[in-house]
Amino acid sequence: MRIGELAALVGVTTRTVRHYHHLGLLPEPERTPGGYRDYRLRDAVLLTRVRRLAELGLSLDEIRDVLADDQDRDLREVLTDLDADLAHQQDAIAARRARLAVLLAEADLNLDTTVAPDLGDLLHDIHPAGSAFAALDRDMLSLIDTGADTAAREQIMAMIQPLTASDVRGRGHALTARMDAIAGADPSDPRVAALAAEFAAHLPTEMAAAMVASLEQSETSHWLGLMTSELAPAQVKVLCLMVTTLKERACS
Amino acid sequence: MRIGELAALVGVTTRTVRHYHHLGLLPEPERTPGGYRDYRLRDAVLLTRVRRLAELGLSLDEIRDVLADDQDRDLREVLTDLDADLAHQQDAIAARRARLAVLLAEADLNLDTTVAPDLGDLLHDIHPAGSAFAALDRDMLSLIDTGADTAAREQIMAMIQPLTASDVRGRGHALTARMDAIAGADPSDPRVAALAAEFAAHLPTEMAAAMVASLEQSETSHWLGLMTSELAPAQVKVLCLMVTTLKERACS
DNA sequence: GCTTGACCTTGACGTAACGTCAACGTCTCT
DNA sequence: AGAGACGTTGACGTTACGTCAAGGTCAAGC
Repeated sequence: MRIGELAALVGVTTRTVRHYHHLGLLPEPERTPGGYRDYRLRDAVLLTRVRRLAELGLSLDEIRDVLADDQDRDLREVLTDLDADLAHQQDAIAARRARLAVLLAEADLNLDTTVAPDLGDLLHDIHPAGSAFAALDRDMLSLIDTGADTAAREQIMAMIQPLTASDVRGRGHALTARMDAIAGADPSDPRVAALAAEFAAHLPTEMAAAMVASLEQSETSHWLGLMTSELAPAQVKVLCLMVTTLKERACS
Repeated sequence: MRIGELAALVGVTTRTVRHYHHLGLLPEPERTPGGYRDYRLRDAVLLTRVRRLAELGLSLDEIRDVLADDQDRDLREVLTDLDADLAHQQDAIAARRARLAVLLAEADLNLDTTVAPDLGDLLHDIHPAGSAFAALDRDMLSLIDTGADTAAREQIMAMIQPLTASDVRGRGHALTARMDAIAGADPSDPRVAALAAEFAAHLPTEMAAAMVASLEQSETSHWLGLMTSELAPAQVKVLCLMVTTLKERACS
């Protein structure tokens, strides 16, 4: 038998056969005077054996090990491990399909909906379109939504919950617009202090308390640092002043 | 943000980030005077987006396509395809686990048990241990068992079924031994004709008929060629003479 | 004897998604 | 000023083969 015949018999390509020779999974047969590999029936059996293990999902290295020490014990062990691995893969695929199903069920597959649906709606309502500050806020929440652990995420969600009140939403548009406006201003600009005061005044009470509390946590400062690094100095100052006001209010 | 910070934030390695830059999945950010990449929050969002798609199982090429034309329609299509693909993978894994379960349930995991259990037992009974002819027979059946289509396999199984009769088994040992013995003999050796006659005589009637019938089929000659190429000339002649006898018997 | 075509040979590069050096520059801290 | 942490580009390693490239072998037909 020549290599093409063997390959066809077992159902692989000639390249595969040569590859197995190269890896030592299959012994090199005798050669014809012309230099062709000359296979016997036995080689077909050996090749079939390798393929059976490969199709079960063993790597070629594992197959070589198994065939090398030919231990019944070892094989059982490997196959048991393999079964566990396959079970994990099944779970992983099931999870992926579940997430896919959620995505496909949603009407809008817009990629910008990286943030949870309710959160997205909220942001849309609070911030006017085309606002740089709104975009930053959306990015922040988007990242927290996927990057933070579950506990932190829920904490944040709870914190901004009060913003869903309809009367807050209307004021949000105006404040966001003013935040954008002072981006290029000097931190000493009188509008800075004024805006900070308004933010503090209009922030729902529960939310203000939650914010002050969260400032104690180290993880919060991490996210905060991320945010302030993207804001103009005047905008940072607005937030600082607002936080100071909130803290004072909390102490009293 | 520098690259390590970004990577930690999103939960990937710096190598992954650079890889995505290389593939054009993520825009290269501004550089610091020192040559470091300087990321903004927006980059983290973009990277997260890529990772989400990647974790769903899309290839990076597909992700680039999806992000490029940013079509809602296209994404839905891709994800639907992906879901179908994942379903296939699930089926494939389930099938592998099923085969694994069968293997693990069997007491002996001996790799030489490549042939179906009942078939293996049969061979063991018919042929004495250490026989070259027996080994060849075993290899042949092993290959047919895995390589032939279901119809052909069942046909062969049905054909050799009569061999399971206990009185045939005893004679099988003797005949196999004599087949081994004439391996080096000349085709004109008187033992050749004698052995052929005995084979023909002792072959169960139904099996003889089935063999003659199967000789008409083209696929049979293929397997037959494989077998005769491994036998000594004298052994081939035994089989030829036997077949001739069987054919004559069938005609009469 | 010569070509043709099917098959074979070895060697080497390509794939997907990064991991892992190597060799070297930058930043921060002491 | 040196150390250590981090960054830069470049290039090779991984898996299980696919796919040329450049050429040798063999049987068949002219």
